[in-house]
Amino acid sequence: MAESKARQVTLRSIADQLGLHVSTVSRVLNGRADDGARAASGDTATRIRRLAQELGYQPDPHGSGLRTGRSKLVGVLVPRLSDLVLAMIYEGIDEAAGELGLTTITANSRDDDKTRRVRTKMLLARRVEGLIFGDASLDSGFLDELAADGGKFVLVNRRAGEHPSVTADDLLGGRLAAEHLLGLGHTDVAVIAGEPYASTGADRTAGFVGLYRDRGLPAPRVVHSPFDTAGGRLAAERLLADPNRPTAIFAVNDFAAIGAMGAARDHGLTVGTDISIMGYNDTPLAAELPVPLTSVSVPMRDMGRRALQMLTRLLFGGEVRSERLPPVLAARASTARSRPAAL
Amino acid sequence: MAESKARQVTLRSIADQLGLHVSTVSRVLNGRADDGARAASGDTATRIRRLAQELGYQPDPHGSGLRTGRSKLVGVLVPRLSDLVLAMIYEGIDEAAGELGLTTITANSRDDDKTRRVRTKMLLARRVEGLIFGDASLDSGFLDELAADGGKFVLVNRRAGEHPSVTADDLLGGRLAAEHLLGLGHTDVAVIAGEPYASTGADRTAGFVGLYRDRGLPAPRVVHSPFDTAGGRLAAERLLADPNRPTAIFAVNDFAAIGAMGAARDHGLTVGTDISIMGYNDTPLAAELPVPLTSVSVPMRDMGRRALQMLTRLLFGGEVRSERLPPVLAARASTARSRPAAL
DNA sequence: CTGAAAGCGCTTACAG
DNA sequence: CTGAAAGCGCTTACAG
Repeated sequence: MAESKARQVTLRSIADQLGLHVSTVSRVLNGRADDGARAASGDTATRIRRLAQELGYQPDPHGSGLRTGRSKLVGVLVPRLSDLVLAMIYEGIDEAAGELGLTTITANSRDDDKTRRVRTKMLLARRVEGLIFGDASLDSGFLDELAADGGKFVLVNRRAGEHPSVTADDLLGGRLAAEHLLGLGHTDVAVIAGEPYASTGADRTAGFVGLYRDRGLPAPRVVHSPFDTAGGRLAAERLLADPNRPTAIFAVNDFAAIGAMGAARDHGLTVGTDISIMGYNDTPLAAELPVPLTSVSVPMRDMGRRALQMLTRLLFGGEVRSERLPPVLAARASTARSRPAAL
Repeated sequence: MAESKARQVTLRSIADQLGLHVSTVSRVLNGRADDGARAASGDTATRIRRLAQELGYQPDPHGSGLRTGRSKLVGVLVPRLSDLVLAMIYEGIDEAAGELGLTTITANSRDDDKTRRVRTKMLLARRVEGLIFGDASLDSGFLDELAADGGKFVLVNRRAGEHPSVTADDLLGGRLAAEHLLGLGHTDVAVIAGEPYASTGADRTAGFVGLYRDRGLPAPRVVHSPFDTAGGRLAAERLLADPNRPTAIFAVNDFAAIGAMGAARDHGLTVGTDISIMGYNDTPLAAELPVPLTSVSVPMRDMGRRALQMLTRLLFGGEVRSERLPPVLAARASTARSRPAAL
């Protein structure tokens, strides 16, 4: 781009200037700096490297890709990049990819199966070497097909079937949330559970509900919703309209929790006093909200990094085992004891 | 990936199966469906297209890219994708790119000049045909150099120098904000202005301050800060520590405004009653916050779309002129009349 | 230690 | 209407 076609620096242009053969130049430039001896005499190697550096030679990926069959491209499918959680995971993926000389291409599926298939096909047409899915659905039909076709991929954030994945331990995270609210004396609680097709929401909810059941307490109410603020607000409206409303709400996502905070306020309730609300993921916003939000912290960037590393192991024919990273509770002002002293 | 190398469908494999020459197959598959007549007999063309469809032929971009010199790749540099504003702009860019058969590659610069240069170099090494910068600095040294080297690019969200850009009219947006607060009777106001190197913050601030000056009012206080929640909170702390604190704060970014809301609460102030706070960009969160945030709405996705379209015009040698999209005020509960009746 | 050849998949004048 | 050739930039056995 910065160079017109005619001026592009190629192995040939370097070879010609040095009176060498392009294969020699290729060997030197591809060999690692230390074992250059294998490729050419020390002197020749030095001259080649110096000129390549001087001219700013960058190998044309079309040429090498065509020849080697390796694109050094990785495809990343997410529900939407404007979901902060996925954006942070993607940053982790891209960071780790860059360190390994890989480039990522991303696409949004909007959690729609048709879109997911079309976008995946586009990524494959680009000859990505492998894929990372951040939008897995518990109904894993598409992934099963892809795996059967020999597709190489790993999942991140959400698990599905037996496909290799890097997730947080959402079951544990749900239990941590339940322990926290129970510790504050909340026995009448509700869960804003997200979309039923996502393992994240399902597992967090199962962990949460499971602990209440284990303690012989009444089962928390569970209501589903989109993973965003508007969805959380609507779900909370339903819960708060009930005269017998819960004293605490666990939303499986910080943004849904923020929506729930808004609904609480509309009902004249002060969050952290009249009602406890907690979220999940501990996005950077949570700690900085006017009423700091209790949440469950998940290593999003690290999940992304690990997913990329797992994919490369898979591509090199190695064995991979799914990873579950531990979540950590982050208690803040939005949750407090169930019955204030004043009552 | 889904196919082992041996099984890859190529022009050759199609040609062989049909007893045709690969050039014939190429001509047919590249010609538009209607003028296939140019490429082969109707019958031949049909047989080729049918088989290609059946085998799921996807042209190898390494082959075509090498031959044509076109990668159909566009590079997008942003400060960080985990900034919702940039994520939404990027979604617009990617959407428009997909419609034109282009693929985007993105990278974070973190507003750091060194990183910006390194990442741009990587994108160029990937042979992107053009670049979109969402991280332009008012000190446009890097962009000037790139343009001098013949680099093809457009800017989005932030302008710099005379480089072609798609931005919102931030000067006007700043004036809209000032008119709104003035209309509510606020004469003692402050601006949380973001980073000084970004035209967005600078122009919004200039528009805002300009209107107050035009009306002969005392100049608003201006304090700089990062574009995130923590930055907004710190900046607001400084403003509110002053016993002579402003009655309204204009933050040039919604996330900074949310941070300011938190600081206000820490000072025992109720937002929308004791103090007015407004943001900018009207991110999806703004309307759903516990105290809905007054903001200035900017067509983020559309900016992205237009930037991509402008870039393609540039690449095809057309003339391009910078675009300024109009912002719209979105008034909500976080801003109210300066002196409540109660005082 | 270096060169020469082959070929990855594609497109595009050119010929017939 | 279709074929044949050339060549984009690269890598990799093979030869000497």
